[in-house]
Amino acid sequence: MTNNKDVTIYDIAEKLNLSTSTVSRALKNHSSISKKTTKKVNDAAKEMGYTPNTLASSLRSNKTKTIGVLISRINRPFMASLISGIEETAQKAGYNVIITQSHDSYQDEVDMAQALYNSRVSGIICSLAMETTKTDHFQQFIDKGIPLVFVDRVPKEFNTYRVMIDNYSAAFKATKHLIEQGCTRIAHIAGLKFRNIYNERERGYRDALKQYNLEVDEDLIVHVKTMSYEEGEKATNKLLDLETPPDGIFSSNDTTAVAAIQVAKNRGLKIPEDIAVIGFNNDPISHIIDPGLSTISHPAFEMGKTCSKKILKHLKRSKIDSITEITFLNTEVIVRGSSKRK
Amino acid sequence: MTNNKDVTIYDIAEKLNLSTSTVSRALKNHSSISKKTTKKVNDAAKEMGYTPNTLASSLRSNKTKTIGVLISRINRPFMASLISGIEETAQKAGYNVIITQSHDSYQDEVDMAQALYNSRVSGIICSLAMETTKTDHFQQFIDKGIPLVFVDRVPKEFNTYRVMIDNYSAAFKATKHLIEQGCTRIAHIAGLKFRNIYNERERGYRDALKQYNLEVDEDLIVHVKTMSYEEGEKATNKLLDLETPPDGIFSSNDTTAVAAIQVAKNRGLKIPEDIAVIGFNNDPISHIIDPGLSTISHPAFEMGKTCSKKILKHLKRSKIDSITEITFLNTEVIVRGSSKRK
DNA sequence: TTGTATGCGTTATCAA
DNA sequence: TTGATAACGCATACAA
Repeated sequence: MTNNKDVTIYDIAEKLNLSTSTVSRALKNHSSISKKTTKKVNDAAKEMGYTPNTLASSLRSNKTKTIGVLISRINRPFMASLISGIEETAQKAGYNVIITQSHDSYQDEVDMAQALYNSRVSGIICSLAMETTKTDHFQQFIDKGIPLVFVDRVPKEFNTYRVMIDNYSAAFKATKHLIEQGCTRIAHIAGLKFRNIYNERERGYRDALKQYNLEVDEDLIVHVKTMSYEEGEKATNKLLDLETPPDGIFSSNDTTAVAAIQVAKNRGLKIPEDIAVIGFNNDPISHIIDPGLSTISHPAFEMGKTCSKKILKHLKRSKIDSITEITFLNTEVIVRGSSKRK
Repeated sequence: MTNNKDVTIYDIAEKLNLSTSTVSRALKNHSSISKKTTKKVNDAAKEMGYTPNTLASSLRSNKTKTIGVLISRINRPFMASLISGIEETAQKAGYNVIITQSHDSYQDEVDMAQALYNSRVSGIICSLAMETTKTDHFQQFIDKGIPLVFVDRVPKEFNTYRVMIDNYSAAFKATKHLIEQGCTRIAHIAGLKFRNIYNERERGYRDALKQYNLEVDEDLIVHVKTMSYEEGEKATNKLLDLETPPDGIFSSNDTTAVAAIQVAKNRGLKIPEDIAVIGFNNDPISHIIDPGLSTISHPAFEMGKTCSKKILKHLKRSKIDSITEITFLNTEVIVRGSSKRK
């Protein structure tokens, strides 16, 4: 087993009778080094199979060129696209991305935040765990001047970057769309209230009804915990069992919306004639199900790019000051068969 | 803006009138340090807000506790689950995971492999880019004794760990299943031949037909480039336009299989009576489409876990020797409505 | 059980 | 334009 020692700048310096400082500078094409020497060094480096040791460089320069990511779970369409966007932008700028998962556990989130801090990441991007209500574990990044970006599931109060969509107006638009299609009894499959994004969506739904002079019937609002397919089925059955069932459903994610469609179809209802459905997220399933699911676009990839950009931009500044900046990305109503009556 | 200097073991040592070596040992609960000192040090560390500098530790000990991952794209269901499995196992063992994407480009793959090498990752997990045919850029890991695991899209020849499924027998099973349901003219929507996994699937399909004395009709085999929904539609239309159209389709992934179902339904065919369909991967869409898509389970999460385990196990050994080890994970036929005739 | 001294590979400071 | 030297924070061989 060949277990070669790495070639270092010291080896190059020795071979060329130069100092390590000259070699170090030459390798980064520093302007103070002559073209000739620079070329000589780079040639030797290539020939000798030199590979820079990022670790040593980071330790010395106190810059890691690494962005830490802390999310609930990778294997969700939204998260996967988010990371993809983060990574692509970071990669182009020569940054690495370290991924960690909280599995929606508060303790895991605390531990991972610490691990990322210990790795001396240059910046951190986080979407909060379901369980999380306190955010003390992020204070250390602020104290150290490390840019912190919360995305999608963001805390209400925190002086830092936040990248999100306007859940309130997106929900408003979705509900309004159903109203415009002629729905008069619109139900809402809602997420947990203590999570901001779901609360905002519910608020948008309620306000849209009010604005169009439709009654807000509490029986038509069903809260579900994890927004899973099974919970969607249950919620829908509950709604359709009502004495006066709804003629439209606005669901807080696509998974439950798809469940609603399936349940309704199985009960012999016609979509969208008997009941129109609109979801949220624009997951891949939404255009595969029959009829196609109307939904709200959720620009995950774009959000990821934005997060990385915020961090990269912050790192370029010399002046460091406390920052509170909320970026809202646009969403739009995507109309497909499940709600298109006119 | 508070931009505190980090607390180091030197600060702790000074405060407690100890040497840095004692502090260093105490912090890792080294057995040679007295309980009393250990406690004193740890208490002081907590009080002073000490956080270990992973960078310095890694540089000194030449161990990074980091696993590098190099895949085509994160935002694919299979890849997202794979990474999730990798990360979960690594996280439990105190390892970080750095993710990089090749975007199926050879050049990106080479660059990212180099970046991971420069970061001195402890191990690397890779699923090859579509474009990749040479694998020289991975030799450096072998030379250095860094464990390398190829997963799913693996090179044919390379003395290292490989984690994959037996694509041949999975395809054989899928085809056999259609035959058992009474199909006699079975088509295959196939991937590009030069990619091993698709070639193996095609081979399994052909051998199954032969074994059951069914003719292999080249007209029934359609090769598509990227296995996208659109390509699946085209391929299906082509097949259904044949003079004697197929009564069954085995598709090399779920996306094209779903496309096949939709096209067939739109042309007024009944599934599975007129034409039975089976896919590959068990993507989430497969149980949402109507009828449910029969498919082959592809244990992505499990594969990810296996990859991490291989690396962690390798790193625990003292004896380092060249390793060639191929691990096949089990797949099974998942029967849903799209193929269940009996 | 604790301390001394040194080095990991690089970059920054200062001087030449 | 180049060089000598120290420093980044930690871990380890060796000595006490």
